[in-house]
Amino acid sequence: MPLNPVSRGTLARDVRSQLSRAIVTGELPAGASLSEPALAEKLGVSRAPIREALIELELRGMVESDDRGRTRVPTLTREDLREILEVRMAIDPLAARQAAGRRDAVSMAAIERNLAATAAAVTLAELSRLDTEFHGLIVQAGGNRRLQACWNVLEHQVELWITQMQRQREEVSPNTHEKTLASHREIFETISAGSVDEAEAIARRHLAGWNETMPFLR
Amino acid sequence: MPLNPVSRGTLARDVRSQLSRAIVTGELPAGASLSEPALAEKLGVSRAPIREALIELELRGMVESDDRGRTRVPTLTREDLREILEVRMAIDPLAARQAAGRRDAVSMAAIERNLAATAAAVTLAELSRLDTEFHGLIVQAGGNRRLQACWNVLEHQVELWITQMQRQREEVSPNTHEKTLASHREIFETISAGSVDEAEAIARRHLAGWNETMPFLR
DNA sequence: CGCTTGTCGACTGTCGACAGGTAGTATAGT
DNA sequence: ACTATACTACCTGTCGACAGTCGACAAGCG
Repeated sequence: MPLNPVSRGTLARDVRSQLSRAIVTGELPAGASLSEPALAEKLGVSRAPIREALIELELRGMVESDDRGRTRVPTLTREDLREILEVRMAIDPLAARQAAGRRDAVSMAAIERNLAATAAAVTLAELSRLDTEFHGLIVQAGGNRRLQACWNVLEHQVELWITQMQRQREEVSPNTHEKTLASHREIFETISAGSVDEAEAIARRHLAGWNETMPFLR
Repeated sequence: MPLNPVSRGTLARDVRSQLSRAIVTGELPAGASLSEPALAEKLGVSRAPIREALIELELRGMVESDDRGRTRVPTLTREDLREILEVRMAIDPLAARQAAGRRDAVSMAAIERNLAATAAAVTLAELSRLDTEFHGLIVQAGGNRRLQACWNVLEHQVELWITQMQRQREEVSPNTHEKTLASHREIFETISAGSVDEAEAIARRHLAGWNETMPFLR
């Protein structure tokens, strides 16, 4: 029996992931105000863990708080998406390069599992979650903890943006499923081949493609 | 009488900046353990604001906490520095490019003040603080809030690393003063000229130069 | 009728307290 | 002397409580 170390679960961690999920799914819609007492009662805990969770979520851009400390779910604009993609344009290719330089087995296996799940995904929410996860796994495979920290800041913002767009009935380009999956597969192949330069270039091209499917980004 | 709006200061913010300073100055040396009750008493506040400050400092890499929640000042290795520089190699050039594309007046003025202060700096601590500030100002001048968030994660880590190296009596290359200042001036000139491509390239070259003065980075 | 003032409810920032658990030490048994 | 056990001191995670402040709304005054 392997006897894995037991995870030290804290309420704060739990609250954070629950809130995080509720935000990206749109259960807590854009502009919703998050009062600590209300959340505390809904989740059956005291305000302390709620507070800790909100601090982390704010640093990750999933909530914002005004000058009086009132916290709300941010409303992402096109300008916000442009900002995010601009930064990812710097981060993602670097991550791909680093990942190609290591090719550690367990990371690669995790990415393969993600690809399989993506192939089987149907809803847009699922797909965008798996897309986020894919790129996160590549960052992780790169093994640079600082890059990982930067990634954590952006991680869920594209997901959040997609959810909010969907709410506004704005059309999110169709048939992206196959394109995304093919693109991800290509990135994966290149990384596992260990071609650092190529991996970097392809990751960059992948994001640029994303840019084109969003015509309003100028 | 002007009657400026009064600053809304919280204890947590104050604690954070004090701890941050104490860490980069080495007053809290590498490996020092930060117990919440002890800090609370030393700073004359309760544990709540201490806790909030520690969470933010952890996300910014200025403290680390083990699996039992015990917080300490991290000991940065050469590997850590390599990681940091690798990421900055992606962030700094982008920031310079964005800054050159905007050239907003107040940001540029702030950078000029920084250059003046750098010219007048004498101690290594001062210099490294101003260096960090310089690059932070450029990120700010770029106006991309996500990039800013990523920068915040790395901001003080180079400073911290320099402090720790100094403690170990390892020689930090001399006569960097003039080189750094000249390099910064060049970056500033290019940005205020609005040459986006050139600004990006020069910022990249600047960091690469840093890399060379640290021979042990491979 | 418009403006000021006072009141009510709610929320944040902060505090002190408690429970559970860990590390390191003292202690007992061999 | 050495191991195993009990103990002590401490620290984290969590809780409930309180004070200060803000926004909304009602009442008072011109």
